[in-house]
Amino acid sequence: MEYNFRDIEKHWRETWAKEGTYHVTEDKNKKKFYVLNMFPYPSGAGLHVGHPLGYIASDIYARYKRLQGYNVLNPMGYDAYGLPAEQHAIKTGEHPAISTFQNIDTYRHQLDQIGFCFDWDREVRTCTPDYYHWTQWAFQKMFNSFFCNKCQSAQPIEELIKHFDAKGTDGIDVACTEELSFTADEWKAMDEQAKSQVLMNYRIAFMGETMVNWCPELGTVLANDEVVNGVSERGGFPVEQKKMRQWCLRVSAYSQRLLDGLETIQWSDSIKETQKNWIGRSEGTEVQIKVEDQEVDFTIFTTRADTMFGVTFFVLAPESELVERVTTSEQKAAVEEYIKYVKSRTERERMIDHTVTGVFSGAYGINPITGDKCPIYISEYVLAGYGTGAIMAVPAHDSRDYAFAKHFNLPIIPLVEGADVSEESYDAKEGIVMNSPVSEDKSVKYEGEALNLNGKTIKEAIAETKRFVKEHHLGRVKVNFRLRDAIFSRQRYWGEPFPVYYKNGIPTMIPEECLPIELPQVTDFKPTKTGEPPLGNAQIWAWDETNKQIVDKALIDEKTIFPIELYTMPGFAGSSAYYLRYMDPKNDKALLSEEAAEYWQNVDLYVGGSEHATGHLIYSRFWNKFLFDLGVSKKEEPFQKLINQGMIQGWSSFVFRLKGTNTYYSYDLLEVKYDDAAKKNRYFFEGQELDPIYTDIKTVNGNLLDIEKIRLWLPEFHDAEFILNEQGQYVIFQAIEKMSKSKYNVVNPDDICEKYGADTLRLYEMFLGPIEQSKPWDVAGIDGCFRFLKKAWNLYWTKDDQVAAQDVAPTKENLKTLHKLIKKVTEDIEAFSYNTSIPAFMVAVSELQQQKCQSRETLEQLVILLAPFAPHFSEELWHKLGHETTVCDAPWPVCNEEYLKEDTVTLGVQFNGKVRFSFDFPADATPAQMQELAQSAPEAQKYLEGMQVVKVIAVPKRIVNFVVKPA
RNA sequence: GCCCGAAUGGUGGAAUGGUAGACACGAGGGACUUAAAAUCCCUUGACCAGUAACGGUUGUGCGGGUUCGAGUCCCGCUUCGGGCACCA
Repeated sequence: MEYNFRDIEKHWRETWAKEGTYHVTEDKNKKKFYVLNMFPYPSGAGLHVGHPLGYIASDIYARYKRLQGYNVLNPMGYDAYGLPAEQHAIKTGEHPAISTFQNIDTYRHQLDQIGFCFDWDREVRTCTPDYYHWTQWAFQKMFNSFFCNKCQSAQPIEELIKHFDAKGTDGIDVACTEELSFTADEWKAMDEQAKSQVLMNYRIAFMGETMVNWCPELGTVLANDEVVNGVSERGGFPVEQKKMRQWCLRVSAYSQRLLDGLETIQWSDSIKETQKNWIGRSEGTEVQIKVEDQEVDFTIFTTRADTMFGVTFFVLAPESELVERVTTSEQKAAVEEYIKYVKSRTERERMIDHTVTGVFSGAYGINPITGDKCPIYISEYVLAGYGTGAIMAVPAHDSRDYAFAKHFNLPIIPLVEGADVSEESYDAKEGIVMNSPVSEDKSVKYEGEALNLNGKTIKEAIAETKRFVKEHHLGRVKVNFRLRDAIFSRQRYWGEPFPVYYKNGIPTMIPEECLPIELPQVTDFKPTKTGEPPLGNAQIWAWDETNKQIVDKALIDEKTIFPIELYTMPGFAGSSAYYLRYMDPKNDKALLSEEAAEYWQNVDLYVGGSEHATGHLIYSRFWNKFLFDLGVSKKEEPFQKLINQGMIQGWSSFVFRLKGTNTYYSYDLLEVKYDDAAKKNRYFFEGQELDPIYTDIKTVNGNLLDIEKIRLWLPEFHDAEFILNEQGQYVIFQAIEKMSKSKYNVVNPDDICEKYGADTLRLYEMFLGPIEQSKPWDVAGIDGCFRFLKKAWNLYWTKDDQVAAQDVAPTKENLKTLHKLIKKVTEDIEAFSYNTSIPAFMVAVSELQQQKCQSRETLEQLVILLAPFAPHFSEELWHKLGHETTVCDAPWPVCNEEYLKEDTVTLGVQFNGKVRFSFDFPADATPAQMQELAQSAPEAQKYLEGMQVVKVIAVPKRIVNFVVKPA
């Protein structure tokens, strides 16, 4: 019987949907297993062959776990808020919801073709009110919480207010934007506005005046992970620094927990390393510096406390508020001019251009260790956002300070024995300290004690200085993190609205019972003429406090009716806790029920791209930890195991158009020159330059252009002239790039499903190579997988189309083949090494074919083993073998090692490490027996003749090696 | 600059320190067929020898080392990919 995949797949697709085969409920009699894919953003280009790579891998695992008897949750949904939909709306005037839902329909249709075991009853979409209800709810909880450093967890803000009422800031140790100090009386004397301002300093979701990445082109702020090399991740537009009032999340408060948690989860080392870098913990010392002749002091942060004796100047960040206070009147003009210059530079310019710039403030700081006065400079190489925004400069042992000192001709004092600092600084943390102090009178005494580090190693010196600074109250030991708070507002339309209104300028939460606050309708998706965000276009967008409803903003009276927030939340808001919502997606009373949370706990296996390492995967962990503190989430870490599937790249194809014409030249006729300045190739024909133009992958055959197809593809090619090479062909140029609609290199899975079927697609995507590896899409090998399925199919049918399986006992060979396969496939699935289990199937099938296997038992077990990989195929055969229920609930076969035992094994017999002949040994032979048998074998004699055996190494089931030398 | 990871035939890729190249694609040859598709069989790292049959040498980016034995472990490079980057 023919393997008719079209009918089979259509039939089972419909049957599974009808019978709810993949619907899952909280079954307390079964152990749970939660498999999750990073949900996709539904883009206009539809699903391409890269998307299913991870979905198939996780689907195989989910099916495997179900076959093992687990209750498997494997949901899918859509990250539906995003910039492309908004830009589409601006361009066409069509509401982003329309295009988004259309795209979702396309995705759903495409996903359905591939036979995933998703429970679609649990689908979530981040842009629907029943979903973002809980995004808004979580935001309000963060607003009403602060982070206690001592207990390392979020606490209700009321607790903090109580403390302020009783003791002011005395004795608090909480995460904050800046250290404040006030008494209980001072607190009580504050008006509402002042109190609100103070509390913002402590809330986990807070409104902060911060430096933000402002992208003028997009008209919005961006989070740090959305800025790559100084330009926006989406669109590649320039980004500048700007001070703005923005909603922020105090992610930094969780730095230590985010770091510690990495030890408890099974993620790849590279992702963990990336997150560690991003969190950037550094242990150091803060030291108070007095400014000479002024009532000002400031704090510097250093990880090299041992170098205090080598300080020759101090540097402040240009954005630091100290600059204004410290600058002397003589230097005022120069400093102002410098600040102006710094402000004129974009983030990108600052990143690329590291030339030394700076200005003297006119003031001097006193080094508390040496008593020396050192000039205070202002320079952009010191960042306002890290540490205290002020540093002590030790040019001898820091390359940046060194460059600055050379430029401004400042002294350099070497502090490490043998370090040559005449040409460059010595930055290594190894060596013996000297010149610390240079002479006894160069070390200030505190309570009779002077610091002396001479002769110590750098490590000892750091520890000693820390002790000295702490003991004599010159500063404190401090842990700093690079991780910054997340900017949480965007000046966009297509995002979650904030459930916040402004009561006399004070941000106030809309009552919890009134959530969700739905995104208002607008007709114009651009910012308003007055520069407000797009929500400024919404007319019905004011909060009526008395009637608890949204009303026309014409009614705003600032007494009972107030304006609502115009910002919306960023993309990561909706994607940070979606895995919790899948556990109980229809609950309208809570994010999820206590029972659902208790049952499903957290995600056991998470599959998605590694590009989310510093974005989603940090925010999600932060968000989950916060919900864990509230008791909503039951596990500290959301994703226990993480697999990062590689990207499937596309082959982009180019034709070459002579500038200013509609004439295209074959690639092999051109001269290619590399342009160093532009860092790209340029193409010439007889001195005239040509532009590379993308052409659709469908207009291309191998490396040749199908001129008929390209003419039909786009009007601009309709009357184009194509200059062919001598063979009469048009050769194109191909490059491997990320699949993208604009590059016309997207390969759609639908075409593959149509030609070969979903099961072949599934096998092939897994067969392509290790799941974590990126690779270009290439259909060349897909026939092999298709042939394999056909071969396997034929095992089940006799020549006259009867089911081949009979109730006969499996032969010894059948059992051996089968159990070898069970062992291999089980181990491979556990290790996500699917690309090696598919060859194992191929071998097993051809072995069973040779054995003319007719044993029903053996054939049934093979069907079960194949079920995770080729579900339609297996389901069909399972029913043809006479079963009524789905193959998904069959028991996963267990390997019986007994059947794998061999009577004899063939081993290589080596002399001096070279294999000379093969020999059958009893499989259970000891090394001594192996040696004896090998030595007495007739073939061995010619190698042993006249030789003396020095040593014999016999490795059971591996090898016997004789080390010989002439006797 | 710092931190990871990788490098194996024409191609994708297999190999707990133990006969390198599984499996697949492609290529070549053959069978079946009026023909095509489909299917099946043989060969396929390179070089040499041989061809009735059996062989030899060499070979996992480069240079060393450990070991009876290294694609695998160690040291030093090269190239490519990824992450972080005036983070004090």
